[in-house]
Amino acid sequence: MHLDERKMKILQAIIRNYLETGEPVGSRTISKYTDLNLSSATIRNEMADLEELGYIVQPHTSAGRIPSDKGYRLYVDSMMQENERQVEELKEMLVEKEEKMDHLLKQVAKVLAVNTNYATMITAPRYQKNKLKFIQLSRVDADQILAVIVTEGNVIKNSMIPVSETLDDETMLKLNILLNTNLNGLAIEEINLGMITLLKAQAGLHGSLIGEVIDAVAETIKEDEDLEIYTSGTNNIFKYPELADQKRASELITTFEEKQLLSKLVDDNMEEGTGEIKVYIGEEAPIQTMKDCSIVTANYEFGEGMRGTIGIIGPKRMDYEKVVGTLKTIKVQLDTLYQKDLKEE
Amino acid sequence: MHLDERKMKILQAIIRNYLETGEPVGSRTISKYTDLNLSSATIRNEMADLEELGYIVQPHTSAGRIPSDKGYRLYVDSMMQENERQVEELKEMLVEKEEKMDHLLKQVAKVLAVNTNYATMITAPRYQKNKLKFIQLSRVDADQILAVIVTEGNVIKNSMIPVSETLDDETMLKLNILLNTNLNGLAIEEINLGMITLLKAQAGLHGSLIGEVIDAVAETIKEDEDLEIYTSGTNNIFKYPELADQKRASELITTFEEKQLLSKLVDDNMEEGTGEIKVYIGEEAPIQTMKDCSIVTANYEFGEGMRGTIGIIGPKRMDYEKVVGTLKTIKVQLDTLYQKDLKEE
DNA sequence: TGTTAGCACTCGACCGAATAGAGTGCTAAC
DNA sequence: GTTAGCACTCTATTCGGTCGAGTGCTAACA
Repeated sequence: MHLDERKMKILQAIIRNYLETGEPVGSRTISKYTDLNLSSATIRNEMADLEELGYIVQPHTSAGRIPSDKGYRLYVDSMMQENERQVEELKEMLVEKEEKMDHLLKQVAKVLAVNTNYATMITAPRYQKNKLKFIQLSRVDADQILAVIVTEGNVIKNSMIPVSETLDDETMLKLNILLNTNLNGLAIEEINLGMITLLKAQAGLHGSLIGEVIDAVAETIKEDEDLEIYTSGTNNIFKYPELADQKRASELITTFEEKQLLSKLVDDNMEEGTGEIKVYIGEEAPIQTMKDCSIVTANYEFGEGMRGTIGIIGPKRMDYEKVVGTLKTIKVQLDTLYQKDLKEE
Repeated sequence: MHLDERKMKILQAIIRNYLETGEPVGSRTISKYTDLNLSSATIRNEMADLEELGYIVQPHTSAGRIPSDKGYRLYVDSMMQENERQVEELKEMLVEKEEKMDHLLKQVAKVLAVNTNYATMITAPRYQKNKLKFIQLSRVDADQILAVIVTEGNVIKNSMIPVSETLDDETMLKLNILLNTNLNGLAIEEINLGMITLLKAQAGLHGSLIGEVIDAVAETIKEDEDLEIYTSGTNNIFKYPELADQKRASELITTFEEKQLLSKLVDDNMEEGTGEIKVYIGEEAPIQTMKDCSIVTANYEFGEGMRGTIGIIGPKRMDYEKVVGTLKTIKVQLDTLYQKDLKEE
């Protein structure tokens, strides 16, 4: 069933107004707010209809109306018109490119939080298909060697491996060549048991060491699985009375601190591919504690196969236009950052 | 001026009681609470004295008394008696030793938070005198090399260095030897301009590369200066009504999120050396937003010259005995962890 | 001289009634 | 189909009153 144009306009006006004020909005307000030139009585009739259709609700009998989840949903899906204004500022803020990944991510989270006045999160990019590019074993001490592993996306991992036997330079060189010639270019899943046995055999005496190295490699890469999530602006929730009461605030803060909980958001989003911006409204959210919030997420792609998620969490009366716009900008920004990286090097 | 024994006992009783309940405590309560067998009237007289001396205050005329900062201070300095009970649990929780530093630290913060019901923070150890142990340059691509730097405490740092010239294996080897023989065992401050010039000269054609590497080394080590701080249990502040009102909660949450602010705590503490446990009460805290809190900090030593700070932040009516005890345990635990590390390897 | 019982007093917390005001739904007129 | 008007509902706020915890002071007591 479709709403006629007038109902649409009224619903839109209600939502817009509520986004700003956070207060239930009454018929009189709308009567003046829109350019429809209708009296409050007429609006009241329409509002009764809209309520019956489930787009708005009344907190109590003699209060104005506020949008329901369904109302927000319609708004987000068909009535929003993004504006491209503050996009430029954002770009500038990001231009001071941070060289270290984690700094960059923290920076992004912060810029987003400051810019939108909502809580934000961003995950480090995950390596979907993670090919080995380079392995280097070095003897650091008599009894430990350092394994450095570089993957396709220029992500560097280290691991200290204790060894019982002392290895001479020549052996080290051999091992390095052995590992590099055999493993480079492989994704981690491709390193199977057969290959390992082969390597061990080739390494002769030092077969057990090879095992340890491979374990270290596997572990090192897997380590990313419990992924890093950076958050910022959690205190922003106090700016919205509907979230700021003790129970809710406490729950939300906890959710933000226990970052694992946020990973639901990520998983949910990952399946979708790089796709579009996604909006969860109220109960739609995959995280129970956020049922009074809206969440907007986007995936960004940082080089091939490395994908991360950005999320903005705020009250349901979130400024969807601004948030979606901002998120799109950041996404593009991050997507292109990697390209620039390549050029510079 | 010294308090007589009875006043001491009464003050102690007031504080103990207030720590538990968070409510102002009246004369009648104390009359029953202590084994002094005094009537409430007598207590009242003594309390009037204690108030005049500044150890307790009255929120309003007809309320009981609560300890002032000065009162807490006296309590912490001379009346506390730690108890050694729950120490064992804690040890067990930490025994599952995490191999990765950041995991370990997060874990510690969490264990502390869960155990005490206060907010906690812990900094990664800082390298006071940070000697180079090993440098390794590897060619990863045609146009970039990877520098791996290992310092005395087995802390590993990476840095990608873009290069214009393509270097052959032999040159790489030479450079590695050059760097290692000259720089190993030096603290970063010891690498001065003269030395750099010397190295550059010795490197001949590749002098500029040396410069870049040294820069990378410097940068890499300096990077730690903006130190990592891990926090946990921030939501615990909601358990204490006196901190949980919106204004305060928001401020505190912000402080915890903007971890730089917490670094004041660290700096303040570092000067002191490894010393004792330190307690800030109310206004004593170096962070304005925490003037309604108490903060207990300790330094731990993770191997020689690597020092970090642990802090527990809670309401002024914090269970000082427990906190100090717990903190001591953790501190010892961390101190010894490094020793164990050495043995195992 | 130190301790205690007793009492008047203070002040916040709590409760209920009264009031104001925002907003509705309905009806009747345009 | 639109609107003016009105009775009605419900919340938020305010105000006075009461309750009770706790105090300070005084006078009596050991």
